[in-house]
Amino acid sequence: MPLYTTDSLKAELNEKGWRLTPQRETILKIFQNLPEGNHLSAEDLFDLLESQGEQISLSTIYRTLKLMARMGILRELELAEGHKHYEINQPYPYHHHHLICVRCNKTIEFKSDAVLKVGTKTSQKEGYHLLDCQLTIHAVCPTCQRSLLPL
Amino acid sequence: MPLYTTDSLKAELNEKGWRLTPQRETILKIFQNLPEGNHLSAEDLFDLLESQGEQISLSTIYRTLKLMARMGILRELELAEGHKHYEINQPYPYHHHHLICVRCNKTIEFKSDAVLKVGTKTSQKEGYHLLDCQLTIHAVCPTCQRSLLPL
DNA sequence: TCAGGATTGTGTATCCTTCTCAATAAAGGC
DNA sequence: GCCTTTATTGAGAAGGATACACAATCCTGA
Ligand SMILES: [Mn+2]
Ligand SMILES: [Mn+2]
Ligand SMILES: [Zn+2]
Ligand SMILES: [Zn+2]
Repeated sequence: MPLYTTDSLKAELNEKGWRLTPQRETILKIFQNLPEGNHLSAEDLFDLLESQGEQISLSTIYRTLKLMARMGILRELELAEGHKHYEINQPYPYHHHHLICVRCNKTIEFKSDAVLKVGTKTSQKEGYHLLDCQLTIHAVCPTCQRSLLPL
Repeated sequence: MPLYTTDSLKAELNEKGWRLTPQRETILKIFQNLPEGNHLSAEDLFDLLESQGEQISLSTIYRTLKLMARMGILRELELAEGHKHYEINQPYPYHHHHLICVRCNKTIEFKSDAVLKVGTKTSQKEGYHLLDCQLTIHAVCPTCQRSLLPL
């Protein structure tokens, strides 16, 4: 999971016969400059771009998010029901995991060298090329434990 | 993450003013008897029940899967694009994780006391009530690394 | 500069999941 | 057991995130 620059992104795309487009470059930059702890859905990204004057179609956004996740540049997260969230995939020691309340979706990030090591070794042992390794803890936060709401 | 019986399921449901129905009991038994390594989607479960002469509506299946996941009885897994898979949520030492090829969805299960410990301690430390803790490794399997297919 | 082919944008299609609501049937008190 | 309350079910319709089709665009390498 290297850190990507415009150049290294172009290089990796071209190597496979693909192309670096302004849209892809823009989207990469958005995620690179996103403060840690922020996670964007496709719509979030669309709105964020619009608010910055950039205009990228939803189709392209969906295609780019999936492409970059498949390349290991972005991580695809299941932080809420019904839609995915994305964040930049950072290497050690910035790599982190998520503790999620299944009721209110409050999310806490935490790091663990031990878990990253397990992920690295397991994929290595099986001959898999590692893209992303994420520990997801589903739980009920203190606030929601007290609430009497159903489910 | 205790092991559930019909009685303990009924007790936990009733405690919250909910009810044990034949449908819920049937679905729990399906997952309890599912061989390790098997994961069912909603449709899989619907078809499996039908093949056994049982008839439970898709609506009820979706509701029950979500309910049991929220209770910590089932684990909700993202093993493929577009739909979720479920399996029984087993405690130590049966608890396990998944290594998934993002190209062909081939899945390998593996165990890790270290990861389970991180999950337990992290949720404890934050005061969260733990439901499920799963390390998901996204990677490319040896076969798909060799293939020249796009993406 | 140019040709070839990957990529984009728009509109449309797909399909997993949730919703609505009348009918049914658990739970608990008697 | 019987009854009341109300959670749950089933059938169909609706919703909504994501994928698709295709003509127009524009990267890339020669
Ligand atoms: Mn994060
Ligand atoms: Mn499994
Ligand atoms: Zn919460
Ligand atoms: Zn594969």
